[in-house]
Amino acid sequence: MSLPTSDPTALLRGYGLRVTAARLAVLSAVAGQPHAPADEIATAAREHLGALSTAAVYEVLNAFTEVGLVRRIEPAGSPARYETRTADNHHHAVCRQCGAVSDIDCAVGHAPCLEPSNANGFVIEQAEVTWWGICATCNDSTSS
Amino acid sequence: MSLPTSDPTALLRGYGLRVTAARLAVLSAVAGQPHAPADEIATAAREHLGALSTAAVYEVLNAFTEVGLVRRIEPAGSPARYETRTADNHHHAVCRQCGAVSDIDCAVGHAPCLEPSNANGFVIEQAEVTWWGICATCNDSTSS
DNA sequence: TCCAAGACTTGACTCATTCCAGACCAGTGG
DNA sequence: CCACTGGTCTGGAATGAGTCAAGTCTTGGA
Repeated sequence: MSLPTSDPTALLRGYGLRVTAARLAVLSAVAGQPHAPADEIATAAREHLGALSTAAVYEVLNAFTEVGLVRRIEPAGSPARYETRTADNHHHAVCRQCGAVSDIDCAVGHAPCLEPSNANGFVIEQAEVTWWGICATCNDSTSS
Repeated sequence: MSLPTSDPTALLRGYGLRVTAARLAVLSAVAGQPHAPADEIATAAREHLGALSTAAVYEVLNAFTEVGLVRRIEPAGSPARYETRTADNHHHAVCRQCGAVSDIDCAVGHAPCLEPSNANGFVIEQAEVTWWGICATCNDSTSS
């Protein structure tokens, strides 16, 4: 884990962020359920905290994303999701049926074939791969 | 080109779709400006047609997407965009600044490294690659 | 302990997209 | 050529995700 949950306060400070109850709650919510959308994170954080406005959740998540504490993924057709695994360049598989997201390790380190042949003048900074398919759970309940 | 614009009527019929003025207008709008978001397509279609409701544009685009006549792409942070190039599995580069989308041909035919090493039980159907960067235009105006 | 910067609340708002009911029209059968 | 049927379009309202602004509260350095 890249997230030392043992001391989230120090973690926030390390990123130059103020330590508030809201931020700690959101941080542990994101760490606790990776790939959760903002409203689920808000719900989880409220369980720790009692009350927390939706706007604050977005504010906190944006702050975290900006400094690189969490990563934001936005699969087509579903709201933005967040995860704390930011250190490596892994990718995601998304279930067409239930929208579940699963981490997929990059099979080939530096991703050789992710350099486009003709970039049309683009200065490429990052390649993002999304696999679409059916997750194990949905596949079980559908088949047979 | 996979789209014989010479006879769009026959094209629609071939896909089992009814031929209406709205559909012809939307089809030519999408073909005319690839990667345009729905509202630009609506504007372009209205120029041909005089009037066309937004709901109808979405209805038509969904119908087209369903039969595979157009492809829908949804880069994070921007509304859905549509293109008529559906035959090959090309990918897209998205400009972080202006949101422009550019086609990128798949460098390696069958995309060998796009098969995940551990699929976590997922049955993968399709890999989608998005490159994030700065387009030539934005790069020109920013640099120096 | 005090204070300023930054964080949170509330509530309204935007934007893309969908849903609904009813009017309308393309294409089929007579 | 005409009438019918079901798919298509209109207009308007609704939804869901996310943003914004103004005011209040809290954190952390002095």
